Amino acid sequence: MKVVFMGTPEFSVPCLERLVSDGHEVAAVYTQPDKPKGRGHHMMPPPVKETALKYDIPVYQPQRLRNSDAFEVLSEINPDIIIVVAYGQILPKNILDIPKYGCVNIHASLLPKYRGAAPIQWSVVDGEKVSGVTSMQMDVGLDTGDMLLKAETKIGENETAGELHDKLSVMGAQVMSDTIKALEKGEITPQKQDDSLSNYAPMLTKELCPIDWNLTAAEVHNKVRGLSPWPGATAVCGERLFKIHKTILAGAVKGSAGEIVESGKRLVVACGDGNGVEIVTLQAQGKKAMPAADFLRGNPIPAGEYFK
RNA sequence: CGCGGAGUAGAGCAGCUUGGUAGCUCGUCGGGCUCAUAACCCGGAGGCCGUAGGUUCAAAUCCUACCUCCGCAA
Repeated sequence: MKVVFMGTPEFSVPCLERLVSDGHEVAAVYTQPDKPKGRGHHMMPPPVKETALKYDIPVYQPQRLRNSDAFEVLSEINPDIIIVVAYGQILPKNILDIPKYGCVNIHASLLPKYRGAAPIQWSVVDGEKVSGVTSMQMDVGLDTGDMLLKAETKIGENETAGELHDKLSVMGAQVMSDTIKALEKGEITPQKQDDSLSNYAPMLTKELCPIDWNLTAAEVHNKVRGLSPWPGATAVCGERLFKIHKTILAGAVKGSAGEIVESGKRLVVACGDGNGVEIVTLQAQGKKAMPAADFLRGNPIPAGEYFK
């Protein structure tokens, strides 16, 4: 098949790789423009661009698909299908209508749940037990198109968004590959999404990062997992800001919300429901992430101190 | 040239302001105590103090350049 691929972050890369290894003709790749990123604000190409260049695939990076010559370019290419994986832009209707098989999106949730930009993270933050990948026939809405194929996976009790991301990224490539094959053979019956079951997973913001220790231990734990490795749940102790990377549930403890009830071999903090979380890995500003026990060796915190 | 922090023993840190013997907690090794232990006591090993220059009688410490890592911001 002649295909155009649209995607931007790391998550999209396995899909693009799979298109190539499946033998499809990838006629063009659309991705977000290079942006100043990282320390020093150097211009950094998105991961998908680097992958595309590796295979000598032409790369287009319009600021806005609308207002660009994308429609003309894509009409000229005349692909059989457009695959969209975490591209970061809404496709206008005139583009959606170009390919014979339409535009197919790979979304990292079990639709109709967790439509939007950060489905993986929100699934973990909400303490979901299962997640997955859904392919859909795109329409003009945001992740509202008819569903084609799904694949499910369990979310482990201590699994982080980063770990789930990597898993779903690989699964996504498989679902995409299967979807294309099935579409070619006309074996798929698109299935409408039940809007009443849907919810929205917006982009993460820094306002989400500070941990509210009045929440239950499970909620705190889920938040830490869901925001790991980025942007990272944060907590303040004394004057210092910490990123909390990894926790495990510690069961019932004696102490009020935010109180450090154990500080030695383990670092345990009380939460609002009388249960505690053990902080396994944390990171102080300017330092690398490290096991809590290592941190405490050089930075003793007496039990009874509070995280705010 | 976006702002800022940090490189010292296997790990985490102190020492730098005011140059002059390399320190702490933990781990590790050996020994002791104990019914026993991740507990306690005694002892040992382990360092090019990120790299390269400079100043100095003398540099972990002061100066310059570079490398690496990280936080903010995106």
